Amino acid sequence: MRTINDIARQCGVSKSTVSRVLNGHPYVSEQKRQKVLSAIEETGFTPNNLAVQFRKRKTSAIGIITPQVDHPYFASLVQSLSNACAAKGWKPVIFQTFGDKKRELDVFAKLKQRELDGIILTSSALEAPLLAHCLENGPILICNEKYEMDTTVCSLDEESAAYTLTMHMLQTGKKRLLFCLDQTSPSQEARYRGFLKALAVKNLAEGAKRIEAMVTIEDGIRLGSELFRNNQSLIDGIFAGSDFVAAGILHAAKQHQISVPEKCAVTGFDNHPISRITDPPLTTYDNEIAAMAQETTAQLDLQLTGHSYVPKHLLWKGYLVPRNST
Amino acid sequence: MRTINDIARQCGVSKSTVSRVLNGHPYVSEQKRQKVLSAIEETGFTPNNLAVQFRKRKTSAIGIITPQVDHPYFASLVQSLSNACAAKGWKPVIFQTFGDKKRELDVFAKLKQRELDGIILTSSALEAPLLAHCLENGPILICNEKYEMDTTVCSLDEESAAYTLTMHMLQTGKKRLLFCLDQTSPSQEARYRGFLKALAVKNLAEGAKRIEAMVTIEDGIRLGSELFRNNQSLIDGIFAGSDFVAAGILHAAKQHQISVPEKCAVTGFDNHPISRITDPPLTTYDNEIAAMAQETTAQLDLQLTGHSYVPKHLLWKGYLVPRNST
DNA sequence: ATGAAAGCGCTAACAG
DNA sequence: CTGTTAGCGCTTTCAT
Repeated sequence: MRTINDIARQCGVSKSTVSRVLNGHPYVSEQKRQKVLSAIEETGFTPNNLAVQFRKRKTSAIGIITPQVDHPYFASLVQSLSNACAAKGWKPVIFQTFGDKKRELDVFAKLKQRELDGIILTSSALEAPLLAHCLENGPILICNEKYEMDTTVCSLDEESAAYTLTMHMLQTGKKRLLFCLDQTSPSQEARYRGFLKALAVKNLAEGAKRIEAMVTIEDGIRLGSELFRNNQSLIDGIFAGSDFVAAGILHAAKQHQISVPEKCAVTGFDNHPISRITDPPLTTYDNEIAAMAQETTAQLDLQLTGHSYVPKHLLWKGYLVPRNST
Repeated sequence: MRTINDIARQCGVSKSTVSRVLNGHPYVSEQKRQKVLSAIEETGFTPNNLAVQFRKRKTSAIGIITPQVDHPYFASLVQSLSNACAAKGWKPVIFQTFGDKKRELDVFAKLKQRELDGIILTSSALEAPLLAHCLENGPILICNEKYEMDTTVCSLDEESAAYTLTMHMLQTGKKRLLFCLDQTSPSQEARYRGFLKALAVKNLAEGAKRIEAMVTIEDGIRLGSELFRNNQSLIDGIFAGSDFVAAGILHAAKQHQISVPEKCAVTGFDNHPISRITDPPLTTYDNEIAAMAQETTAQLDLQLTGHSYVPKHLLWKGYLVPRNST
């Protein structure tokens, strides 16, 4: 493999000079610069990035941690984040943890060792104190999940979103609502708080039911089948937590000839395209994921360039998308 | 930051010894090994990976190149591939190109510079000769797309899959079929060949129609609306190319009161969960993505460990999932 | 079994 | 403007 030395020799200059032109330094005579440039061109030389990174202690790589990529919400979030990073000239590197603590810690370790210049965490499997401790490894911002940490956290106002959706169902006269979470997490709990808050307004907080681990279409089908089996479910409204789960529920409803929304209303979350084509079309909630992703990288940029950075807790409000499932 | 020197000094040994225990070498006295180990433990020392990688010219990182992650098919493929890599003890690093040549070339450059030990390419934006040239950078295997290259390529037998699906439609008496591709690529063309082959058997190859750039639910809705607008479409069967596109078409069909499959049959591709809940449920094709992903990494392993490696062209056959849309 | 020494390829003072 | 020098943190001969 060709090195900086080779082309230095070839051009009759020192390797510092080559390094200088490589790094766009001033103070290199135009003549030598051209000579070096053409030698590089001619030989097809590429600097050894591993050496450069090692030397500079810097990679411009940003890690994006996500539970998994094959999940409609995280896929779109990760994509927005990647694009925002690329736009800043960083290299986004996606890491999937599958909820595994060790994998997550491995990524944080990379930050400590400067394999990564920063990390954007969309969701963590670690318990709060441990995560708080990891934050000391370097710039770790949180995008999506709402952790109470001493770092910048950008998240959706899930409480308000859930309140809005729930209130919307309640106003159509529904009284016995079921709330689905995918997994327990601060955001999901915030959502649940919003749900309860709406119920409380109508004095219905007593009857609140919740069910966890609902994430896929299949989960929705399963839940719906169980609920609607005897056509005498006590539930008359379901807060599904994701459009996919809601789509599964709607499917089960149709199979069991439960009319939606008359007999049972259903709301989704995320405003994924699937919500347009369910029968009936799904009432859902649209969040400004792209805006949140962009702001997260903007904040990371501030932190990386180091001027006067202070952690912020930012919240995004989305909007209700009313359709015919309510 | 702590280095290997620090703990060498602390233990009163040379840094070579520390390096040896770090790398699990033999020939280190049990006594010193323990001493070093406990010093590492105590100080929380982690070797600087950038330095290690630089020195060893090896990162154990495998790049996975994909057009984008927010796409049901690629998301699931990437996930399978990631898992398979992780199972081998490698670090899967996902790169999205968004069909951009430069981004793709950037990743190949990382291979040349040993930032990556290998690459798994799911789809390329480069023209064949250029891609062929890139293959010389190091181990680049192809998983999914069917390029005629001098490297291992694992792909689905799209031609046979399309033939099966098409034949299936034809056997129900359909005659005027429309074929949708997402983008032109060898695999997609192979699919189209299978489609034509089936038509030819029935002497219907003349009337074959194809349309490109169909990838999302929305694309499907748009296409369906156009086709069904006057309720007098000449098309009586649609080969949709993906379950999402098919779902959009089915939605449009219902809106325009076109009965499926009577008036127009529709087939999907991928057997994504969404295919279960469309109305009617979607006839689709299930491919063994996970198996293909696993074999790809197994082949990469062979190549990386270097014993007697020869490029192979492997093909996976899936199976028809007949449902009520045909 | 272990230490000394020689780099990996590159950058960054420092001294002209 | 440019070359010399001194490493970055680690691995790996090569002696011992």
